[in-house]
Amino acid sequence: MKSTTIVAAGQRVTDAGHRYSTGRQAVVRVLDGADRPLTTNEIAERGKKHGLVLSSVYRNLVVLESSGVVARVVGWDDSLRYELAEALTDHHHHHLVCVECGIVTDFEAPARLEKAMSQAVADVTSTMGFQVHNHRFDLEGICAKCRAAK
Amino acid sequence: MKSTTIVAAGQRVTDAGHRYSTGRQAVVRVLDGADRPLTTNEIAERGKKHGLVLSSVYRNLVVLESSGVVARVVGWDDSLRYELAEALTDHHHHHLVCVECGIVTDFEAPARLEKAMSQAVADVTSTMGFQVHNHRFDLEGICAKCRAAK
DNA sequence: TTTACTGCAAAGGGTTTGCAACATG
DNA sequence: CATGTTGCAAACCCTTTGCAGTAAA
Repeated sequence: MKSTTIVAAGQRVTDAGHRYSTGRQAVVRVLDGADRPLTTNEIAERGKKHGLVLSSVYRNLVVLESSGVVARVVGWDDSLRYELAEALTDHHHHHLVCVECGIVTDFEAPARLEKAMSQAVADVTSTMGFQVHNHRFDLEGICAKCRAAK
Repeated sequence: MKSTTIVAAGQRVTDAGHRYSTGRQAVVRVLDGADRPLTTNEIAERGKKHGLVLSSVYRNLVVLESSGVVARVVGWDDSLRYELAEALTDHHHHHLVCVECGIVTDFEAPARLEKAMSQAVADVTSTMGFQVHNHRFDLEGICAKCRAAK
């Protein structure tokens, strides 16, 4: 667990005019300690020892997202997943989405591909009037565990 | 509306061992007549004149998806969206996802980018034991309409 | 001390399901 | 005709919200 992350996150939250309560710190800690995006349930479960409750997880994620501390990750099923914002982790990555169990894991794309994607983003912005905030290059398929389970 | 699409879809449904009922045809017609992925509500709404009901839309989408006729499109909010499978339309494309209103629209990526993405897919398959079914290169941002509304 | 935040429980909204009637192959 | 499919309504589950008590600045 990187304490620098906890502090940097707090800076963003207070800058946005919110309090950096123990509950919010707990959410950040849980996400910082995870190696993949977590569902709201997983966050509440792992933060239970710090007194985290599901409804507060939901409310805190709203604040943390608008403060640029966490990012929503879209998976396959309809349950929401979150991870620390890349601005905090300095670790640009993409996702492998299992269409069987819904789990989302990380992977990095080659620099050459990132460059090509950036170019495409610029094109879309200029030709379609769509203001791009983020690109996602995600791969849908079957994870190793689900393949083995068949 | 391309009648060939309706027929080809029916072939896949019957090949998968299901009946090509009027309700399923209606779903295919609705999606074929749309220029973007539709939510379950939108499908039911547009198919109402053909006697489509929401619960049947849900049930039929399950069958149509497993038959390879429709594809689930993951947006921003939690409502599910569907479009005709690319195998039927011969039109590979990607999506612009508005994080404001949730609407999803289509765009095509340059061939050069598609090639780079295919390469990355091959790498992941061989190195991470993840069996890729589909890649998505989606752009999240604010659509022209939502920008204007501010 | 002021006011944002939390926990609890109840409400909300989209999705799924049981059952009897119906339509398809 | 045998059985897959539909409509309706109730059940479900995830997410949001009201309120009174608590903790942060």
